[in-house]
Amino acid sequence: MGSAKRTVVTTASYEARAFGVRTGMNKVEAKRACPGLIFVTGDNRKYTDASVRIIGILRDFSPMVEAYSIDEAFVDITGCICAYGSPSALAMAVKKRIREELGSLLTCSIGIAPNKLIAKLASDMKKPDGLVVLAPEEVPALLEDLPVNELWGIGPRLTAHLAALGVATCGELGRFPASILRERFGIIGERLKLMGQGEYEGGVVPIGQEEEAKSVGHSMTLPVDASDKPVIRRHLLKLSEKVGARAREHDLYGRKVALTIRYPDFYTFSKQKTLPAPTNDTRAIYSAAVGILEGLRLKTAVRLLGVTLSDISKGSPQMQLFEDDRRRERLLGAMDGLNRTFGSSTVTWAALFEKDPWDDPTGVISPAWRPEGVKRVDVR
DNA sequence: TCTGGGGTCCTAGGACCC
DNA sequence: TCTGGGGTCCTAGGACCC
Repeated sequence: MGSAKRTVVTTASYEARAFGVRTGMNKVEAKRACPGLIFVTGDNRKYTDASVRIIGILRDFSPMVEAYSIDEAFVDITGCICAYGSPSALAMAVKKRIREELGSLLTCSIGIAPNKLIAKLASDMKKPDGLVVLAPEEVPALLEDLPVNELWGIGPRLTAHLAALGVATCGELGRFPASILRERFGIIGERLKLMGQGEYEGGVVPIGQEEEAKSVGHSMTLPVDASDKPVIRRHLLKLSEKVGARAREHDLYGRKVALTIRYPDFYTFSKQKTLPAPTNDTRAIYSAAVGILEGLRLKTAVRLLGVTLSDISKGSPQMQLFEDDRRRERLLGAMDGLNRTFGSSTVTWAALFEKDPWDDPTGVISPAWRPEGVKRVDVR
């Protein structure tokens, strides 16, 4: 779990899972499920390092490696099976390399199948340290009685809606009339039917060929609920600086700024604002966020704050017309350089100069995380 | 002793324009 | 003498993922 006071279970050991401990539980729930539970604070540096090493190993086997999350990758092995004789021989070789190089830290489970949807299913069928190979002709029998919620992309809501239509299994989903699915679920409906049949169109998107990020954001649950405007603004400046720094690092400019607020009752909403021109300037992001805040009448204290930059484009949007803008850009560039070299708060804004005693709990790793590029959120 | 944080995609409704 | 229709942009919210 995270280091902050307000945190959740990131993942649980198989022993703890046997007691019903689940990802996302708070400490109290987890302890109730398993009184003897031992909490361990995550070490994200360790996990990202291991992730990078494993992706490196995978890339020795195939250039077509998609880093899906910190602990999952898709590999298209279509072109490299021959060298190993069979898919399972290749998988064994991958597992051997990982065992040799990271065996003291972790093992891996591998699923081999005709597409990403079924491969994901296969990799979840046997854990830990599993290997499941599904040939195309085996897929229909597997899916026939499989509950729809076990498919990647069908969550609790879709499961409930499908149940209302009398659809519980993938087999039923695959036979259900497309017209009704289309009417009920829109464009997703057509894909749902195909998924029920085990068909999936998305291919492996190798590292380096991903689309540019569409948004860059940071949010934080405050250590203590805040209703004081200056306190809220200070948090917003901190978040704006994180967003701006990450956007500038990758030469991304955004034209929309969104402010997200969560109340103590967990009601969460966001408001966004379109800027006259794309930016990645901390102060422009901050003033937009504050502008939205000032237009709000807060009903209660605030539990969580978030700042997101979106409508992103790559590269400077226009020539800097004014000397002020050029100076500002050089200032930000210099600050970013110092912070990269000497650590993330070497140089900061005067408003943040009083450092919070409980500031900067170690972040939790997200699935959008990547070993390189803008989604490599700095975890210190 | 209450419930994290990073994303993507889709939809629906309203403003505005021709 | 009664109010079309298509397109774009913008915003908010929800579902999903790890």
